[in-house]
Amino acid sequence: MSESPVSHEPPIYRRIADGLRARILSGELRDGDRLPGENALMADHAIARATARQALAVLINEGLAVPKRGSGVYVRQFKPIRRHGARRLSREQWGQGRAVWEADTRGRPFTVDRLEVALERATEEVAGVLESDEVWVRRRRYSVDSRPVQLATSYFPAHLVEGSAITTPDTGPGGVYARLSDLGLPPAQFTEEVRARMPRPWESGLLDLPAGTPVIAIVRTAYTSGGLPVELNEMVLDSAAYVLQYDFEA
Amino acid sequence: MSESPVSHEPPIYRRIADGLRARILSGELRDGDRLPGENALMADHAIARATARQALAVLINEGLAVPKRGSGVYVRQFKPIRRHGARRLSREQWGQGRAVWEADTRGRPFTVDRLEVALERATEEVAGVLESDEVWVRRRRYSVDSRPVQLATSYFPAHLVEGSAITTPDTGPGGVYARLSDLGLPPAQFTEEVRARMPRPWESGLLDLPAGTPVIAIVRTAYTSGGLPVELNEMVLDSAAYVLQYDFEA
DNA sequence: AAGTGGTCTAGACCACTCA
DNA sequence: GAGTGGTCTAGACCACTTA
Repeated sequence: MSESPVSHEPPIYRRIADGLRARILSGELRDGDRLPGENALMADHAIARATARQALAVLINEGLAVPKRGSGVYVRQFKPIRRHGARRLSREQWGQGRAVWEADTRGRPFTVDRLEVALERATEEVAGVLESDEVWVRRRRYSVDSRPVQLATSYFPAHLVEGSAITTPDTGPGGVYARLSDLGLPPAQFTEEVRARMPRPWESGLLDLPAGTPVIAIVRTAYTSGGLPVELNEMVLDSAAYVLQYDFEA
Repeated sequence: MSESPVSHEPPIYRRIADGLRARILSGELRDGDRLPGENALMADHAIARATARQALAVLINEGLAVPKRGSGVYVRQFKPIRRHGARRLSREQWGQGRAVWEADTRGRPFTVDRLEVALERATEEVAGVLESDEVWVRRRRYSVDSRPVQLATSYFPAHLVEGSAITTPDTGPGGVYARLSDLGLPPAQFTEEVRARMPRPWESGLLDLPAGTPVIAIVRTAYTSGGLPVELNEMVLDSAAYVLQYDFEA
């Protein structure tokens, strides 16, 4: 029996989560602060362990808290990297406006943690865009400050890039776009499709994502000025690590 | 006692979730199909109710399944709307490439469900961008097929738009941008900052989001050709309802 | 060694949906 | 009315972290 038989009040675990969330969003509890643990919540609110866990699970699934086993549950932080797409007209050129979200713009170096280059048969989706059944695939993981932040998989029509450095781990100065230019196929136009969703388990593993962190999935297709698709790049970004910025004209 | 005392196997609830996820991602279980419920999982795997719930919670939090109370747990669908930003160079003009993600491009009409117009003091963030302490605020909710898909809040420097139709519910033909043009302040350049995160509870409520659905948060700032900021628009999108597309040149 | 979160059992009552 | 998910209790054992 609980002592509140009536009304449409939210369940106990929600009320507790709401209270903690308010303290986080108000700034009373800050980055890395420890939240009251399961035992504390049980004692404070006279509830069972499962109910206390349920309350904490709400915040964890919202990405506001991170559990550290054997230690406690902590307030999560958000310190994103600013990623510029469509930078033809960077804001600095035409306005003095301030960015809305804080982000590290300083050039922290990206490192490639993992790299895999292979010749593969294209999936139906990739084949449909690149108009090619065989593709060279470059899979890599990027990290900043030794924290993984992005997975990227690039596909190239095999018959176009065969024999170039694109098919080898080291693509040389300027990277794959320079090599495409060498081949007479400089990318001139781009399309990015952007989605957000919860990560698959292997993505959580590769990006070391805590529960409650969505990913941003970007598919970028590069075309030559003639409209020939030369690269399809599937990226999966830790949403807590990125702010995407797009600048454009009316 | 369970009968598997050794090894580093994942816990039961994860194994069950993994199995169901595989059946969803493989296409064996499709949009709207019913998953085995709590009772079925308890019987099939000889587990307690809480464990069965935990397995289903994994899929729900991943956005792959939606619980319908009194009915069952169902496979979730993804049929997004394509939202074009940076459309100066639409792909149709320079390429025949196919889109990677399916999306309804056909012009399903947006309706404004809720609308609120008010004169307010700007928050520090908004004031910093718009360089104005007082702002006219337009809050609205957009729906497609009577399903809420987006929340949008636009801010305008009060001293610039005072007396115009921007301060009234009906902004007239062409909307707020036409009115800004009337005022000699046509928006010419835009910056969009894009993030993804889990929704706050009130956003879940207003957008009717099931658990496991992130939101895409966009802040768009509009500038005149002179670099004067004239609008700041904060949007919150149901990530299951949208694919963002940005086209641009090298 | 004490405390923490992670997993699991075995019950219970409720509100809701659907035939 | 039978079945479903939603909430909650009261235990248990484990692996891990911290001191």
